[in-house]
Amino acid sequence: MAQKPSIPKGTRDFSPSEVIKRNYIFDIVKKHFQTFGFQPIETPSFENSDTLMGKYGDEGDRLIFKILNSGDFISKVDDVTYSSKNSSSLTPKISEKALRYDLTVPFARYVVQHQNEIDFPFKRYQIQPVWRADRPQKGRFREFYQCDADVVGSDSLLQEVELVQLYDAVFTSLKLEGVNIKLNNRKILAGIAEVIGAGNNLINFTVALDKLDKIGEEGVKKEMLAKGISETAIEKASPLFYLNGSNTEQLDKLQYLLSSSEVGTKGVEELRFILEFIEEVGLQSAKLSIDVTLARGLNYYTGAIFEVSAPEGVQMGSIGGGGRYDDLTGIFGLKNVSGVGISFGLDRIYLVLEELGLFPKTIEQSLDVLCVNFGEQEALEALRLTTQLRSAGVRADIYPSDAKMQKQMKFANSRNVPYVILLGAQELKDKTFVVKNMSNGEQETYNFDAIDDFIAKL
RNA sequence: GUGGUUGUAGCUCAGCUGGUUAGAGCGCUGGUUUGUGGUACCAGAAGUCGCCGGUUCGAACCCGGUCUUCCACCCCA
Repeated sequence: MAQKPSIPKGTRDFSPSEVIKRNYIFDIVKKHFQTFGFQPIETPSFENSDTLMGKYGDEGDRLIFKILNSGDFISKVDDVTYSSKNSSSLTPKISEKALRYDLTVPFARYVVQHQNEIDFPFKRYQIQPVWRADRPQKGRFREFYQCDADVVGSDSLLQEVELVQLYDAVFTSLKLEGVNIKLNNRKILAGIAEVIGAGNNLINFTVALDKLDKIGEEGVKKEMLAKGISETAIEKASPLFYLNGSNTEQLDKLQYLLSSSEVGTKGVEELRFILEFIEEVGLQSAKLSIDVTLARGLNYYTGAIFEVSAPEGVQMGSIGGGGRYDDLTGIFGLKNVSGVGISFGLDRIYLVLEELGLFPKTIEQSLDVLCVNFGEQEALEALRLTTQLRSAGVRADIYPSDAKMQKQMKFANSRNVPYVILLGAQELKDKTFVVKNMSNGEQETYNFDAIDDFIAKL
């Protein structure tokens, strides 16, 4: 054999059974997106570099896959730039396009570009792959799917409430019980920073706070100190580390803590609204909890922040996230359009469902009936049968050669076919066929003209 | 991007301080059983030991490089 071919780092092939299981998730997500009134759009796999660069921070820029220009691109670079060997000045000259990094920024671009055709508020969903030049790990790939649902053109908190319901609806349908929807608000984080006197260091403050569950209180304090947050400020923030109790209790404590901050108070009010509405309508299987340490996410979030973590006991990063961004389209020149959205991480949800054994057994049945092939004459009759079954919508197939019965049965078995039809010389003579139920081994004989009776039993 | 880790049959993995023809289980193929799979028994096929180079009389094993896997940072779905 020649040297084995391979695929790039962080990418995967999907086998039939994997594709079926992935589609199972896609279908459920899509179904709920639609029942919540979201409309589908798609955008190109690659965008102009200007559209993407600078939208995700320095770290993000590094992770964007750039596409080389076509043609003899290097000859068009001036000598100074070329010999400087400086990537950041050379890259824009040889690459004008880049692969989509997420679905939110292309969506913002879409909204701005099509603003005159869109009826606001616009609820759109989008299920497409994105690419990141990240170092792969478990549940972390260079090509993966995002399933996004966003609403633009409405600043009503009702949207946040509905998005929480949407998360709950999808995970309930997937039988993935006990997921934790964590909720925070950027305004609360800003309020805290303001109250403790670290308002000008908000990003460093929140990034450090986000690590609380990972590196503990001491670790967080150490990092804050290293990032230039004063000791007195950290001292003032200490109550955050001991924020516990029910959601309402936490809110009350926050309200007290943030009473001197206008923005902080606003954040508490917003959270309270969402929690109260959700309490009224109830959730089916998900948990909703306040988590002030939740700071994940891009710097464009301005209001609510969501993150969904897998049920306890499953080692997996977040399986979904989202939030409100008051000014997302602003970066493309359209002011005062507020948006809020959530995302489902298909690939990670897949890993979680697989680990917990939550994929339904039946989805791997890609065939309802297989006819055993006993030779030319018998096969002709079996083909007639198969044709009738197919036109009745039954997924039926006939084994292509009259291989040994054992082999054909084994094939049916490994394909998870629930029924096998036997139509040999004897049956041909009697104008009958035998149906074998592969799960219990029972066999039943039908006349040719009684095929509908068999179909009815499927 | 930083530090570490992994790669041996289709799959999961053994393989001693370097020493003849590199092993197991599962799977696969054939048979026991020419009209019965999922169980059992028997037999068989299948590996330039990730790739390139070096050290050595001799390398799956030691050294360097490279790709890949996973892990911790970073960041994130």
